Amino acid sequence: MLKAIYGTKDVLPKDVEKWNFLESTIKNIFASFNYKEIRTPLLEETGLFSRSIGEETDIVSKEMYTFQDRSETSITLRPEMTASVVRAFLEHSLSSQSSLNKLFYIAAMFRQERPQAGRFRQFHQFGAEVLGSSSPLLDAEIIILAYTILKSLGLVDITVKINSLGITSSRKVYLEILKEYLESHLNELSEESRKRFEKNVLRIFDSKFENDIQIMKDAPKLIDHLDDESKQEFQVVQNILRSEQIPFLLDSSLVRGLDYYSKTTFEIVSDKVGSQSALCGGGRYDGLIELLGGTPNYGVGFAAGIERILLALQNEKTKLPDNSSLDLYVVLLNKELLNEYYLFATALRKNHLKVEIDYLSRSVKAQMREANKLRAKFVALFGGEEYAENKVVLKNMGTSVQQVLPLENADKEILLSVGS
RNA sequence: GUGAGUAUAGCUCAGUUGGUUAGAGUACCAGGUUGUGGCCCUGGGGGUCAUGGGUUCGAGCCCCAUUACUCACCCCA
Repeated sequence: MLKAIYGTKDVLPKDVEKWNFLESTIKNIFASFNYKEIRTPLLEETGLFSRSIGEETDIVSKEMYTFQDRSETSITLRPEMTASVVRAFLEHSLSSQSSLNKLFYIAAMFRQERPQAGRFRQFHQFGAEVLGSSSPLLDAEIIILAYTILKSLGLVDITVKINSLGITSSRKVYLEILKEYLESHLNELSEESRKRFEKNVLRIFDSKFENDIQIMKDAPKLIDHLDDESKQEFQVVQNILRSEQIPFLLDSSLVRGLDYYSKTTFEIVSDKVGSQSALCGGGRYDGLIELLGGTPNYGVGFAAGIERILLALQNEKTKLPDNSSLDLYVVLLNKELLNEYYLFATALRKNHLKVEIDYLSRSVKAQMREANKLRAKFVALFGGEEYAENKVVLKNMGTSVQQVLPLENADKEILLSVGS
């Protein structure tokens, strides 16, 4: 049997409704914060991602869908959106049209990882990128925005974790201090942590080995080595979050995996999605625009995983709105009146009623059962005795009350009844 | 890339120490007196028991391989 590609999923009609609810909620909230939607191609030149995300990161070194097109250009299906948005920002000189650009997206991403709960090879993210300001107000706004959206989608049990990585130069100094400390404990560290020592020292803070945790307890903390500017701005962010009554935890082990982050980083987690607890992650990336060849400028943003949010909602047993009902089901009593039947229903559809009819020549009972299954508010019984008198029967499926209407103004009567 | 687990109807799953024509629930279809839903009742269709080999008189069940999927590690949304 033909199957969807490993790690990709069909979204069937009953689930599309949930996606639509999510997407419209997300768009409404972005609109209220005055963010503008941006859409970029799924495909980019591979170099865009290797330069921005970082050659050494897992995403670039082992997770990208990369191939050569016919002109032997190396093409990659986007594994994340920030690089593409910044590329579009530079390509179209958006900064010269407006000194601040607040952008959002809802889009598919691709990473060639082993799928598991809350992780897919094609997955969907919504997110925001604000380009053009270093104001910590925006760091806070991004967090508030992400939190507000998740809450509005119905999530209850979520936690905001924040950290500051400082500016690149102060972080470099700190990393040397940390390495110096760890070198004296290198033999006691787990093998995994020793690998991290080479690749990404900060990750050792995430280690699950008891011995590592003990060692890291006494390690110098990034937060104590922040440059003054980062320190002060981080306070501003925290103050705003407090006055907005957004609960958060300081988490010094929060090191966003991509190379381009600086200063504020944050994550929103849920323990309802299996081991992949991050629903949302983001932060500031002030060096990225310059890195991609633009004149130096500021950026801050976040990305959230739609599949993970749906999973969390499902596991929190949140009921999503269900609009799958039907205004009217038209039952055909006399099969010889098929043409008239079809025209009758079509006329009602032109009045923007949600109308369904029988296409399968089924018995009246079967049609009624179908109407019930589709949760039709009303059923019109077309044909039969009433038709001979130019009339049609309208039944209210909630109250079971029936009335007989003249055909010539049946559409108006039905509109009145269904509308009420 | 590493590790563990699972595979029987569209879906969720039973299937005894290996023993006749492989079951249930649900979904689907049809009926339960003329042209009326929900609840209920009756009946029906639907399975190469993932695939290929092996052991055996006999395999859904035991063994091996393959494939697919799931979960976890790494990392991330």
